[in-house]
Amino acid sequence: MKVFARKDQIRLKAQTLFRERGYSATSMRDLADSLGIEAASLYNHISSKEEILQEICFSMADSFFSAIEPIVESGLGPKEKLRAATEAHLAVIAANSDASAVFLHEWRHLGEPFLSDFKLMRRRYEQIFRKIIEEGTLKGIFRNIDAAIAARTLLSATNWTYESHKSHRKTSAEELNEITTILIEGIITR
Amino acid sequence: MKVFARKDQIRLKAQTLFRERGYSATSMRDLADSLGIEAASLYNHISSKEEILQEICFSMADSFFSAIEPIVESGLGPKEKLRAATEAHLAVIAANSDASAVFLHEWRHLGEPFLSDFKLMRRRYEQIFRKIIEEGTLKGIFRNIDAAIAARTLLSATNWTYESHKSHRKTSAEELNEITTILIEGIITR
DNA sequence: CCTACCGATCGGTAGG
DNA sequence: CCTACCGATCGGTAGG
Repeated sequence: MKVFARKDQIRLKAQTLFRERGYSATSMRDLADSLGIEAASLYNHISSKEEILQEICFSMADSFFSAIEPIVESGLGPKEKLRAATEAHLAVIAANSDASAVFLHEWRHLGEPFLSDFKLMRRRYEQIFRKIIEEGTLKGIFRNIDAAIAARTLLSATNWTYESHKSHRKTSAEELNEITTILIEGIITR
Repeated sequence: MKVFARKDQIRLKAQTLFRERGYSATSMRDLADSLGIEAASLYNHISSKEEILQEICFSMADSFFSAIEPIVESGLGPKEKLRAATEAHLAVIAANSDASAVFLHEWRHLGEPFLSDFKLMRRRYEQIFRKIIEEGTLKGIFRNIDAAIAARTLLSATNWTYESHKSHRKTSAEELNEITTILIEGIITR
């Protein structure tokens, strides 16, 4: 297990730097410096700069899918299912704020065929939310809205939350709950 | 007026390239190529790469403020005011999709003192939405939510819409209306 | 994990 | 607006 320790350190530092400065503006020398080694030494653990980005993006994709899978397969009704899926999505972001920021903003620097794979994965993920919303709309529980637009709006609304997790402040459970409520029940009182 | 024509062309192309590849991954040679000139020739019209970014970011900030100012000063109630402000925000994005993408994602590449100015401006803008929500909460029209969180959620939820405006498809007025409704009234039917 | 180094490319300038 | 060019830095390799 110790074999991967250094590679994990590299990835953790890379997540932080890619998130702070962006993938393109982070040099391998920046990364090496932050680890206290020479840039050339990084290549004993990784094969390229892009490989790090690939691992961050696709392992986050895995985390997001794993989090909502049991909810999709549950017998919950549309409203409860949408709430649970949104909470699961927010929890993944909260647990991996740096990696989430990279996942959300730096994927476009992936080369092919990874870029196409990534876009496909992302669409499948959005589709899961869309399907839940469609079901709720069909049953008359949700408004008669375009499910694709509602899904993108909902996911986009969650995607600022990694900012609160920088280090100082943690978005609390109540705050995450509030976001979910706003999206599902709206801002106006009932 | 013709004097500024070339500089405007540079900025327009830069908006598109910065949006597609990111600021750091766009070189001055990329920009020059897309205009059919040499990289050195750009410097007859601009003084640095960052100057272009500054102009995009701050002129978009102006557009956003100008759009919601009359709404803030109107005598509308909290619900109508929040709806109008959200619609105005969405309209600015729809009218400037490339520049909006740059405004939203590339501002962190600004150097000081522009970076600090930008962050301050952005906070003031968010505060306007927060104030409207606070007013609605106080009057019991809105849920008893944290206004700062609601404001960020609302704005974040609108910030994917520039993607639809790439060139092929336009987010229709009804779609923008739907997004606003989801946020203010929620997904669930009343 | 380091020293030494590679070709390519970067933002930008001089001078016309 | 171009040619010619600058020093700095880029991702990455060879060889130990």
